[in-house]
Amino acid sequence: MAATPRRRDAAQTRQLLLDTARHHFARHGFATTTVRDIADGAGVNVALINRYFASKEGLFEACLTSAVTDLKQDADRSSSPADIAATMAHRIAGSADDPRVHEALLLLVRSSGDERTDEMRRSLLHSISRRLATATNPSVREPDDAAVLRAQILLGAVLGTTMLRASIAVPPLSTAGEEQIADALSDLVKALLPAP
Amino acid sequence: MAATPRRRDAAQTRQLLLDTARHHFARHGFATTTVRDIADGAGVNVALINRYFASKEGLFEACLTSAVTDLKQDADRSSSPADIAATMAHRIAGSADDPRVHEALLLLVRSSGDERTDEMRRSLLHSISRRLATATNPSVREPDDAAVLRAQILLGAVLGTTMLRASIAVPPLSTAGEEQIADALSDLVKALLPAP
DNA sequence: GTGTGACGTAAGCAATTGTTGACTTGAGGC
DNA sequence: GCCTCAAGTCAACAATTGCTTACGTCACAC
Repeated sequence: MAATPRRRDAAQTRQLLLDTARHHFARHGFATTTVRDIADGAGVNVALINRYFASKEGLFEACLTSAVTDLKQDADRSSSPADIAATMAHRIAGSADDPRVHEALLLLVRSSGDERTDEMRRSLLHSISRRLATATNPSVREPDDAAVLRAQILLGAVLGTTMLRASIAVPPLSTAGEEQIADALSDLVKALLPAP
Repeated sequence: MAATPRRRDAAQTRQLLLDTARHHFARHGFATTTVRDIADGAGVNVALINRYFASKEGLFEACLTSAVTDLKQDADRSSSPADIAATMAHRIAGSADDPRVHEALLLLVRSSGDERTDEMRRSLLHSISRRLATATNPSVREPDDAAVLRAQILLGAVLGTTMLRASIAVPPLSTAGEEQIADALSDLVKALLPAP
């Protein structure tokens, strides 16, 4: 993960900690992962976590912030039902090269107990669900609660499927390819979002 | 929660611990909840947890076992797509009187890190998804992977929706009624399960 | 009444946790 | 060459964790 030798580069070390932390938090949750796990994983002393991120919660918040900005780009791109399904399937299963793609989703279901990060999560999910509810009908300005609710169930399907696949690892979902998942998601999007 | 005064009844104390533990585990996860939280919530000394359940993990396993047997009854009942959707909606939202109904679902996404409980979870989800895949076509003996995969995505939708509603609490999903959720789930079931 | 055994409590142990302060090391400016 | 300051390490703190051991205490049989 650390291609360059990294001798004394604060920015690079900070980023290394961020990547390692996101990996651990996404995989095992906030309470289960210890700061020593993260530091050891990054090959760095524990004290640097508090130096760069003030606290374990600060590090988690930094991870979540990065995941949120990452996920927001998805919401901006998607337009047609097919695009939406493909984007979601890639988030869930397209992690062959870059684990960050689906770790961002897992971070959304890992809570640190802090109210601030919980609010970040809630705000992002609310914003994405509103955008999803109007994605197939851009002329609609204000989606009604029923449409937003259906979009949120769609989001829940994406998050739940990610957990089943990556965290609990139940086959055949855990070994399925991106295309098979996109196939099912396509039907799901058509069923839950208003027809264009 | 403890209607009777409960003086010195081992079985009742054990059950009280079980109920309190399920509540805490479902709400905050395994690592976050401490044995003292559970004992205090039950109004009982901490040592009783180790006496009755050997360890914190033993208590968690007992909770999960109870949830698994509870959820298996759902799988036996459901038959038509409408029934399936209604049963799922009740699991997600029908917790006005009995919190155990949706706490059972939350327990399924809370891991203790123990391989045995993880396997229980995986086995239950696998079994339910196979049953779901053939629910609308009972004549089919062995469902193919594609059908099981779609049923698992349906399960993921139920689990993810539960988290969004009960754990992250994003409106309007968190305040929606059982009927509205059943309405959306009905479309979802039709889209993911093979037509009869 | 009185013993007896199960039910429950209190106190504390050993390990792990996040965090902090003092210390060491190294790269670059003069 | 040395001085300086940021980058990184080390050791230890206080708090919390799960768990155990020794000790009360209530109900029931006799």
